Amino acid sequence: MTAPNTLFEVENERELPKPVSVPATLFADIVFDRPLDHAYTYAVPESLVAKIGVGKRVEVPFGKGGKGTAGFCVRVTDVQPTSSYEIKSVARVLDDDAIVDEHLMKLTRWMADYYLCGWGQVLHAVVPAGVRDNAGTRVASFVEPLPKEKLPNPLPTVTPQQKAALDKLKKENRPLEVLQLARLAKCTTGVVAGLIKKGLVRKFSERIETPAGTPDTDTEDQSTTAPLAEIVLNADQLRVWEPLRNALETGGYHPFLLHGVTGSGKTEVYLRAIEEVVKQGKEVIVLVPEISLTPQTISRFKGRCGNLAVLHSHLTDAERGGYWRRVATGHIQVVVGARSAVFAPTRKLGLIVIDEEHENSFKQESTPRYHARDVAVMRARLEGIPILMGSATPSLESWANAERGNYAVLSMPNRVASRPLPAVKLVDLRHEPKTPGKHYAIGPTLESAMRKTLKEKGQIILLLNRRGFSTHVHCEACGHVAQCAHCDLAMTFHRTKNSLMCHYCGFETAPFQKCPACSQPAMRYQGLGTEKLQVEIEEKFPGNVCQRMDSDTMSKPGSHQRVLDAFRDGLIQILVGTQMIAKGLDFPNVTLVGVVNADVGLHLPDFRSAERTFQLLAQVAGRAGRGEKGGQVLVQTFTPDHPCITLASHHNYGEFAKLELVHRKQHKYPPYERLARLIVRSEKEEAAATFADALAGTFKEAMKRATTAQGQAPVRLLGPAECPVFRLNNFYRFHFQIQSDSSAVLHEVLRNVLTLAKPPSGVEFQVDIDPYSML
DNA sequence: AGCACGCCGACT
DNA sequence: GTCGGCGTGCTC
Repeated sequence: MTAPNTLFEVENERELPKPVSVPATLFADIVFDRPLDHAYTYAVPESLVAKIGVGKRVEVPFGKGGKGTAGFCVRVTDVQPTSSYEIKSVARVLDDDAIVDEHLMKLTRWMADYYLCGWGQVLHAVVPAGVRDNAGTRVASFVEPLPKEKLPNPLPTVTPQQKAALDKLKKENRPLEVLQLARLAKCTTGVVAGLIKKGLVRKFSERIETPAGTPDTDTEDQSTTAPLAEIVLNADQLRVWEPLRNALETGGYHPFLLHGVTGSGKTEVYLRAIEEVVKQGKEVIVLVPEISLTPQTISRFKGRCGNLAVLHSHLTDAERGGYWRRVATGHIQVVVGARSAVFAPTRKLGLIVIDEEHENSFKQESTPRYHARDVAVMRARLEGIPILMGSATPSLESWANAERGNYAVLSMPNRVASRPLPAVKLVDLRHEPKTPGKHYAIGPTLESAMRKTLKEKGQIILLLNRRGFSTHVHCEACGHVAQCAHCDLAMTFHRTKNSLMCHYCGFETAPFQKCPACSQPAMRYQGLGTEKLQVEIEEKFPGNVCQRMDSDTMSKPGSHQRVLDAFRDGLIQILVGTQMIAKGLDFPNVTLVGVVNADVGLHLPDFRSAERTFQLLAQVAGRAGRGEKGGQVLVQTFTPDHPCITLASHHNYGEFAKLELVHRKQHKYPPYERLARLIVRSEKEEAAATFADALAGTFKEAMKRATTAQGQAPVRLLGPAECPVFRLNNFYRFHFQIQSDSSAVLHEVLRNVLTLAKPPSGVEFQVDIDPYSML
């Protein structure tokens, strides 16, 4: 009899759309960590009216099964939603206090709109896991003595042990944990339980922090560092300090681009600004690239700026949660950290500082694909505060913003103590004499400069932006190239690990003696990485200590510090490394910087490759000549006439920016036009290709529907095309580039595409606004 | 994203 | 004739 019954119910439902029948006076809008574009309204039951609130997490029934799902409350209203659907009720409120305040609410909302993902996804990414699951805290049971008037009458009799415990508790004159009291009174918890039962003490529960959730907050006393007055600003620093101080005094949104050459003392300017803001009783967020979070940098902040939180990548969830709570409760004045520190839950934010503003690591490469610099600028706008972005080689985006008058430029063209920028000499590798039968990475010119430096007791930094030993492994018999099993990429041989590695997906395999394709023992290991360079140096400069610094040797916490300390102490003469050594290092005894191959990365299929090369060269050159001994830079290159190399050798940022901007304008690339990238990927090549082709049609439709603009700013669509790395992690990938000079139009078109296109199963697509990686 | 509902192939 | 494939569409 099930069939007629089912039929009847279905009929019934169709005729009578379910009325809203939840007797509620309060409603809450909830967003989830899912790619959904709107919030869902729930009724707040009477019992939760006092607990609900914007910025708290809740558990609600969601989806077909009505499964309990965690979400963020983003709005509370007493207006009954005018809808025909059934309204479910909030099951639980998960937080006692809002974990996201009004400012962060607005900021994350903007991010969801701008980066085209769910608000709930943004909130999920912004709040650290340790905060969500209350890591580093626990609920503890406390007992406290009751005041006389609350004691039972007549007083119950107590056992001697109970009497002792009660006396102990009274003596402490503060709530004690049940276990604590038992330990102090040398009794069991049963004794305490007896006291509770007899009504002589009050028991209550409270969430407290465990030691794991109590990170250091570096309350170093101020006397350890030089008092403010002793640090005298030079002329450049004073000049930029003036407008900065004005802005800090008056408050309000003031974006500054601090363009100071390497060694011009930008950090001192940051510190001044930070001190000023802390003095006003406000807080500061300092964003630095992950790799710059060195103890060297950190120690400069310590003692100068109140309670400091350093958010580095090796923190546990509990420590991260501890910092979040401390920031939120106003116990920390300065937060230093990478990308995600831009979301620090400060109470009265007074300033945001971004060091190395041009760094690509500020861009997050997973949803939400935000750029911390851009988010920071938006946060500064929303909160009406100054923001200070510093770099020796500003991003062209920021430079263009400065030229348009959106940012005020603060310029520091000179190094401190009138030290000159180091002389940069280009070594043309095409004309460099070769050692017969040998492939040396270090040519005669660089080699003799290194010998001279070592003789004069100077130290050397060598940059090679490639990890591993051999970057290319192929068979001489049949030409087979060792490729990653999951990507279209050549494997790099790592000698220390004795394995072949894919630098993109992490795939690792044993090196082979015989060619896997033709079985001939003819595998050739070619191409230069930092490991091989280190071997060459040890061979050429015996008796000197050469240390390699790249992500292979620096993975353990503290390894960074150890190497840099040893380098400072002169225990290491030659430091070899990837871009990791290019930034921020300040060693006065480094008199020679060598760039082994400036052309690495210059010819990548990416419109930013010239900018990146210029930045890297300019930054690494800045490591030389920071002391009284001066310094020089040698740059080995096959393309000494390429403008980005020539201009970097002349420390000429202005000219480079001018030239590159012309190029960007011609090709309609950022910062002149807005760029988005859409990636279609599938493990089935055919499926990806088919859907990518179909998407081209969807785009046309989406553009037709876009109505935003005054006179319709054009949107250009490039693609579909195979991504430069076609197969990555077993996914075949196609991409589109979408350009427009109107961000609004670009966004509307993409939003339309997102609603119109539904990828078949096994195919997914991702939208990347303002992409940084084009591979 | 998950998850349920729904309509077509190889098994008890 | 049923179990289960994953295509489709919705979630307050």
